[in-house]
Amino acid sequence: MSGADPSETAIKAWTRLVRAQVMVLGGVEADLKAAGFPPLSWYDVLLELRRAERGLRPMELESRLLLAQHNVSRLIDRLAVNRLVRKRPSANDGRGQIVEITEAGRDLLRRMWPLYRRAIQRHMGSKLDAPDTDRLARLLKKLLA
Amino acid sequence: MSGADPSETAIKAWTRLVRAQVMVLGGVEADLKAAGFPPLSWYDVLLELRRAERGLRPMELESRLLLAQHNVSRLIDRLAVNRLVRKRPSANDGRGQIVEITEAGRDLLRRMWPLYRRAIQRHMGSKLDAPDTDRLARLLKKLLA
DNA sequence: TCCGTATAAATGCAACTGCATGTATTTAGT
DNA sequence: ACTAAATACATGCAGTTGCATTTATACGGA
Repeated sequence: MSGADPSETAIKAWTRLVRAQVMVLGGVEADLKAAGFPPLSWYDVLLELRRAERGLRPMELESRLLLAQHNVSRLIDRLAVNRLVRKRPSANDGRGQIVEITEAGRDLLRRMWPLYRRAIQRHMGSKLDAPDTDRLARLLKKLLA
Repeated sequence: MSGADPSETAIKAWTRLVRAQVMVLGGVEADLKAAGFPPLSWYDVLLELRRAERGLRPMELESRLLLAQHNVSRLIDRLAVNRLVRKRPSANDGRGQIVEITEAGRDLLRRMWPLYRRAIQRHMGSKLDAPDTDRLARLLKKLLA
């Protein structure tokens, strides 16, 4: 299947992917919000920053999170206002910033994860058995390759 | 797998689903936008309206498209401003509206579909062979059940 | 019939996103 | 070294979304 037109099956898969986005991603987001937590985008940024111990440049976050430049800029702003990250000028590039996670940011990650984990289980894990989950993960990997 | 915590595999599947949302859905949206077409949400509304020949109530669109009430209200407004749909009061419910697709709306659907189809193929169909596409469609169906 | 409650849809306001542009700094060509 | 082009990031503005509230109509019980 690599012709110019998608098969009927591909279209089915497409519509279900769209719906899964609304139901599963939307569901997890809603669970987090209902518990008073910030959106997943905050979590994603903080997680990347915790992984990269040395801090990250905004443009690195941009490519890792597949976000537009201006969105990264403002997302970082919001996180900085809430003292979850800290910005400092880059030593070797006067145009650049280095963004680091703060202790409050680490704490938020720690507090969010148990609920996030449960939300993933509720909206995804509980719908598929282990072999199916594995199959789905593999297929999505191919899709993203 | 129905315990309280998701398996590592479930988490893998989750992160890939998130990424697929950005890459695949984002990719298709971008293709349409690049061709000067309105967002997919417009297409979705028009498609539902064309299927339901008699027109639909906003609340019916709401449940079919899994959108929030206020978003449907404004989405319809925008479509109506562009003469793609028409609103008229419901005969048997004074609170209600009936939304119908116009000829211009049908025309937009016809003009968008070839490109939409190609975008689906590009971002999904071409990444998976026929059996894998079928498997993905089945797994997503389970996920949505 | 009248009244309280539920439902359908719209809307004011704040937050967020996209797009284009602006500002500062680095890099490359001469 | 000097200037043009590229890069990193920020920002003004318009469009979109979420949330709470409002308006209008329908319904159900006394």
